[in-house]
Amino acid sequence: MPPAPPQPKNANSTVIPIRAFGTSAEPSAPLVVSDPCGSCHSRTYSLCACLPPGRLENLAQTVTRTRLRAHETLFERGEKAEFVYTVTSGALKLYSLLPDGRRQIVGFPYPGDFLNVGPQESHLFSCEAVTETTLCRFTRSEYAAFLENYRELKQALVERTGDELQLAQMQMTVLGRKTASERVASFLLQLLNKRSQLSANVVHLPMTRTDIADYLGLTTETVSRTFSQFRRDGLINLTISERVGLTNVAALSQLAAGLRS
Amino acid sequence: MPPAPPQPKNANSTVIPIRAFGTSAEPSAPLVVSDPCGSCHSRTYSLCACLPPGRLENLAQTVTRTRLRAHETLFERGEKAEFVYTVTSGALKLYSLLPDGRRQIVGFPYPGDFLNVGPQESHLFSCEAVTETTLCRFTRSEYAAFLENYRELKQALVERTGDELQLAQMQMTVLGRKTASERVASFLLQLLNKRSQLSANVVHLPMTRTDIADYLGLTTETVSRTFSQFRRDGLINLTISERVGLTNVAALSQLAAGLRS
DNA sequence: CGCCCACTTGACCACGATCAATACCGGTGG
DNA sequence: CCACCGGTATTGATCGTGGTCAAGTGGGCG
Repeated sequence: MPPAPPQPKNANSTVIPIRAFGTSAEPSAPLVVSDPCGSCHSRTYSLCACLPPGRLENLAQTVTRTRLRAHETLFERGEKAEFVYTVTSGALKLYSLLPDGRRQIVGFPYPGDFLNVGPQESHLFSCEAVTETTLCRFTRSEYAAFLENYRELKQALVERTGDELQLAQMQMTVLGRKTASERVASFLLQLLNKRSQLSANVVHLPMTRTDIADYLGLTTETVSRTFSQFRRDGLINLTISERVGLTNVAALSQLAAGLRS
Repeated sequence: MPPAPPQPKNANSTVIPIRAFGTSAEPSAPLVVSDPCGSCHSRTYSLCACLPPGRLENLAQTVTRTRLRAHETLFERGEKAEFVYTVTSGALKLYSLLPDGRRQIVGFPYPGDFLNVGPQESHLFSCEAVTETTLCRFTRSEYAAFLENYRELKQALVERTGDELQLAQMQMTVLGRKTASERVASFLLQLLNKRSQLSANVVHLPMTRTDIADYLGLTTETVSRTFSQFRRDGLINLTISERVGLTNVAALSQLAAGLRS
């Protein structure tokens, strides 16, 4: 099988999905690592963090570490859900598509995040890589067995899923009730609170403006205009399009909270 | 302590919250029922459904069955979260408020639904009764102990929370990307798929138009107009404002799915 | 160097919000 | 019985935020 062709850069609906895993294509060969968990950068804040070192080794026996290049598809809506994943580096986007191409990104899984599926058989959302991304992959059945054997892991999963739920509910408030600038401010602060930020008050935006728009229920143009407005107002410092300095976090927080200004 | 005063009917931001539980007020006395679980109408589809009868009795020992009248508050954002609940009849609304009064309802917990809280100490959302509602109340610590002792209960909780998460993510798509009529159609179909419906294709709307609007990210006026439009188009049959007959479910489904018409 | 794409900016438009008036419904009391 | 009242729902007129359409800019990569 030839290596995967260079994937189209276009993030819109015309993208030809490139299967990363599955029955028919395997463009990214699994990485072979002798001690995957020992060298894992996100071990301390992923679900695995709850396991003592000895048990971590058992987990390591069933994991497949793997890599996606930017814009590669991890899975698509409707596909049978065979695996669960932990993100170890890079970033993904999880989204749904309406028949006419409208897209809603429901999350950007970052290192340490766990990609679960509900009890049902198939994926309700599609997922692709924003940037080059590495993941730990487990079969659902093997992972389920672990959950049965290691209570602390199951407990961690319960807590994390509950957290995710509340995050999603807070995002519902963003989407249902906030103005464009409040949404963008909320988004910037949300990124600021992630582990993987460059330095204090500087946020890295690996995703495109279209991705941000599809996450916030806006259009690219509105996102772009809002960034420009923030810059004019001295709230942010935007030199490259993928790096934002938050120069007035207090004002951004006020905006994000919905305190009219 | 005098009995609770008649609560204001107004569901807007000027409502004086009436504490149902907590340190300072107890307007609704706990109901004393000899065999609460045995007579529970939602037992078959609530979390408890996973427990065999014998273990159900253990659960029954720690439960406090209780009742809220319409518009009574169960808890408010920021309050310490002492309890978890299962709804057994009626309906609640779970919502967040922005400082200027904008409100987003993130869910209408119905009979069988479980009101959990994340790992953190206090509530992130407020919750009040839409109609007269009965609940089973457990202290968090007692419930946590149950979860440790009964694996099947913990497993059921994991699955249910995962389901809720996916539901919330689908609602993000509604809020971020759907038009007003698509939102209303989605909402009606969502209610149609609940257990507690009157008869085939007739949906009961216990909540006000304002509640529906705050759930869908719209205004009362837009919700009302959309209902009227649906009636003119022969999609629904609306005689009383709280009862809707869905006369063309197929067309509503198309609308809800986002197939432009 | 030049192409491609993402981003930015501008002009105009439309969907749903806002403001306002009226209809409706249940409850209460004369 | 009807008049009145408070709260909710409906309908109409107008407005504004953010979407749409279009043109221009700029960076990365072959």
